[in-house]
Amino acid sequence: MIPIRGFNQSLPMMLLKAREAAMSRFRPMLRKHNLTEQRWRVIRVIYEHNHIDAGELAEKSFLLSPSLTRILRYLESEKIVLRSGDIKDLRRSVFRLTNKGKEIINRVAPETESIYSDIERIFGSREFSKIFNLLEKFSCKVNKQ
Amino acid sequence: MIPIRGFNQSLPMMLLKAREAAMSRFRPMLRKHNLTEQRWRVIRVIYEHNHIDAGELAEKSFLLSPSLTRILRYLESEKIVLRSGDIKDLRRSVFRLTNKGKEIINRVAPETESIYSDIERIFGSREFSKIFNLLEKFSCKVNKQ
DNA sequence: TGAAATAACTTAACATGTTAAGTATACTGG
DNA sequence: CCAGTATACTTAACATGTTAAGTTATTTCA
Repeated sequence: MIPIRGFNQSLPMMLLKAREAAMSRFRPMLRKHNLTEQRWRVIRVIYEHNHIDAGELAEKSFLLSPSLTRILRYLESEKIVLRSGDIKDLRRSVFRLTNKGKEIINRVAPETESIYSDIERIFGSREFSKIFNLLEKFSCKVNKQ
Repeated sequence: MIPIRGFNQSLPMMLLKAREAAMSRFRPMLRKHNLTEQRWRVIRVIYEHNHIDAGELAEKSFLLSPSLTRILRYLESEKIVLRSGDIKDLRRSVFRLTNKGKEIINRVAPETESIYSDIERIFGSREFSKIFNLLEKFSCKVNKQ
């Protein structure tokens, strides 16, 4: 009978639980706007960059490119984002928000900020920044070289 | 132009990155054994409990029941787990590991422990337990009442 | 310059996440 | 005892995660 580290001793599981605790507060709100977490990430990143190609978009939104392809197809079909080709490099696509996309930002961003503040208040802002710094360090150190 | 919290200031994103940093070390090894992270979670939990019904299994392995249904269907088809009915309550199914399932535990558990130790060493065990405790607190406090 | 290597996606195939609805069994109050 | 409700899954439908392979455009370098 091999002894196995219980889940309550597993850091990946703790990270999953913590993330789920946070995200479960955002999802119902996003759903009302027909958004998933990932769609919202994509919209936010495009907004922050004004225009951005798919490669950088994948990196900034932490999505793998096959997922991003599908999400962008949806956002295009809903006329939330606009695709245009890069003239210098025909392999690249460049994306920007339509007016509809910008309106979504205006409606949703305040709500996400409000939920975010709730979480910070509930957990305590001192603890909040501690966990933040530790997570940053962890990602840096543990990422494969 | 609404200012939006950048991703580097978003705790859910930091949690995602940290988890990905850790999991990317496990996945290739699991893949060699034809296991996904979730299949391995299910096998571990059944092992720890000897026999367990689907409801408790979902809770302990942090999977939603539709996912668990599919994973159990696969594990049954591979004869890694065995399903039997609960005599007292015909709605319930009870699962246990087959010999093949137990052999997987014997082969895979040492490898996961080794990777886990690497991560703990790389990050530092002092920091490790700090982040652990903070994550625990975070999940408790932030989980919806 | 032109064949070979690279880069930037896209497609494919399978697995899981998420929500809603369905099915069969068990329980509960009148 | 039985109609109504709750429980324990399962199915369905759509979205994303993950790996591998495919397509088209660019670079590199002999």
